[in-house]
Amino acid sequence: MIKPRSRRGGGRPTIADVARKAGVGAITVSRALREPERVSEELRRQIQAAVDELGYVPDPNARALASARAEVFGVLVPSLTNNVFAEVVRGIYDSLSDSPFRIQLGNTHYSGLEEERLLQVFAPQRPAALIVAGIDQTPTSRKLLENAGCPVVQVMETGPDPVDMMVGFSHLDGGRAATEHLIEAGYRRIGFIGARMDPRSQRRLAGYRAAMEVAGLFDPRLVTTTPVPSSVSLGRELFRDALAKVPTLDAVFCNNDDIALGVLFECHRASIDVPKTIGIVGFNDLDMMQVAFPSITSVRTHRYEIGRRAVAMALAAIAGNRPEQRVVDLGFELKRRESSAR
Amino acid sequence: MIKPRSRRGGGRPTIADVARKAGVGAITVSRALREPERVSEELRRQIQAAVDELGYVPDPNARALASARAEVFGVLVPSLTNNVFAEVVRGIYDSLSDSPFRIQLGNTHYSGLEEERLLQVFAPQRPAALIVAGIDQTPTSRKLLENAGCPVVQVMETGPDPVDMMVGFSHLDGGRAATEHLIEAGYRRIGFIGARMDPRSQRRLAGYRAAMEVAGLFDPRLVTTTPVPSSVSLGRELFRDALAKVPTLDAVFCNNDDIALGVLFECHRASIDVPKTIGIVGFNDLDMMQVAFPSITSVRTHRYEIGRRAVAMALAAIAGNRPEQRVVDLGFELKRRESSAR
DNA sequence: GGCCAATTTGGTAGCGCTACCATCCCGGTT
DNA sequence: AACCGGGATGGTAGCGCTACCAAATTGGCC
Repeated sequence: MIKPRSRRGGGRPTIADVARKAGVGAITVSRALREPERVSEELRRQIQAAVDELGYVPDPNARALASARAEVFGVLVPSLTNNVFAEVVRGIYDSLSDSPFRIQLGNTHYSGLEEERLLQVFAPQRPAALIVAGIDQTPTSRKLLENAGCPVVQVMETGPDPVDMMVGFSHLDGGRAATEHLIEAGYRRIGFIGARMDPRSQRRLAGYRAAMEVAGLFDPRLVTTTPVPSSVSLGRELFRDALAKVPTLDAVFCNNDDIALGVLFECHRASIDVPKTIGIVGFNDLDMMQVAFPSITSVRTHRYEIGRRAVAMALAAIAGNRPEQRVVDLGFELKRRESSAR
Repeated sequence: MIKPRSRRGGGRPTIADVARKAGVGAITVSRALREPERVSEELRRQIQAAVDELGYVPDPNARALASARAEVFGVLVPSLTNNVFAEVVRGIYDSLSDSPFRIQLGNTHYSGLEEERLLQVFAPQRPAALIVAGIDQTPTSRKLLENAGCPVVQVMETGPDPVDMMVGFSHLDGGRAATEHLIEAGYRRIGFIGARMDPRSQRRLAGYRAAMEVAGLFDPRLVTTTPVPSSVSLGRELFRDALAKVPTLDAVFCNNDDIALGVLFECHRASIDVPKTIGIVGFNDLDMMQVAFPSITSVRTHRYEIGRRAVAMALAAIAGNRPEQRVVDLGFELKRRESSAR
């Protein structure tokens, strides 16, 4: 006689228990749960009753193994604490909370190699979809994404050559718009201050440079950057460096809002008038930008919406109707405020 | 003749392929990967060679099914965008990045019911450990945690009755320390401004109240709270409300740093002198607090360290040596700065 | 030299679920 | 009345891995 295995801890009910109780075959229970329309009204009710009574919950691991596909979205972002990505992730979570899909979140720490490593960890799980930040994957990562056999959405940026789908906006255009705004406002010695300088920051810088060159105002000494991770305190330091380098500086376009806030605080501390003596423009438009005194002009980006849209596109692709528009540009919005109103 | 099934997409190599190539049994490969010390040096090398050559990666789903235990940490936090929890989560991710454990992150949106729901989704995965924020689980959630059959760490707070383990600090003491500091600095009409008012905020408020009562300064009209989610702009509004209610207000202890920043900006805008006319103390000590002008006094909390410690404790428990100290208080540190130096 | 314990290796039998195919039943045709 | 097609249901055979136990090998000791 074979004694029942009791390896499993709490002895949770299995699909066989439900089938027995409902007086049907196990496969019918499986179908009733996944494709209810293929099971008769009556059996469906019986099965549901058995499920409720036993408190049956399908084992996602067994499901994944048998169907060679896990109900998991793999999500890769460069940072968990950067508010920008936190918002994207929040959008993804909110969009997926009512679905059967779980989320596997990975933190690449802005490293292409780490991204590769994580992709190698994610792939064996056969995720239902992959969402990755940025468009600058290493060749290896790109190959992993192409061979993942599931919908892939690159988020935060748009570009010419999607692995599969894209949702984002043009950082170059954003940087250009911010700079043009400062030029129009009458500033001339406009600096660029940037920390971290990941690919997106690089493109904002390129937008800045393009605008400055068109206006005949570009001067390499106006650019102050560092690979060090961004923070408010770093913004303050970089601004002091920039000012020491170019005392005639009359405005700064900052890489992001943290840097901009650091600049603002340093101006307060040094009694520099904003926007008269120094104009400030940030990037991303965090909530605090409109509250700051003076309020800070910033390029509003639609992070939460990017997350939601990415999920919507992936879900559509999973359901078989791939969106006709594979690259979605959600744009940005320049919020003009006191800090750049000369 | 049985034709080979080809359900699986890319036909990734399985443990059987590795075993065949290395000329050993499948189970030996499994052991070589999980408990190398139990396999002879020679076979280990052969197996490793086969693994490398084939690019074999174990299927986590099959593994979880066979061993009735997934290499997953379930993590539940009330918010993904609140910097405080983002830091905890970052600590967790960093501590787990070199381990085989994956992370299943859930966002409870500060809702006990949502926490229950997520726990019900997590439990069937048989996670290796669970990390949950806070100590105020619903009875149902508590039961789910107790029956999870894995180490459980409650983080962010300490309390008398851990489900299993705890890492955090006393929000009540933090609130008290902040308030006592303001009293010592000479402030008398000290307000409390709080948004969201989750259980941790409630306890900070209790600490505030205790300190005020001891000093004979408590007045319910000094307390301004709202269940609305916290933000810098909300801080500004609440401060205006508080000031309208109590024009003689001479200091505020804020629920968190976002609120404190909103207060500071409103003071700038209304030309209220900080710290002469109004003293400000925040909570958490975000990076920007020391950069703000004037710099803002805040209660520094060790969020990142909480995440790391929680993982360390869970890992130890998984390895069989449960820490002797089940409740770890990481404390806090009052950072005295310009905003409260009368 | 023989015996026993410890160590190393392997075979078998599932873990809980679903893909694939077979079966059954029904009403509509010829 | 025999036949057929289509929808509902079920049986079988794994998915890739590991727990359990058995077998083989080694080494130490009397």
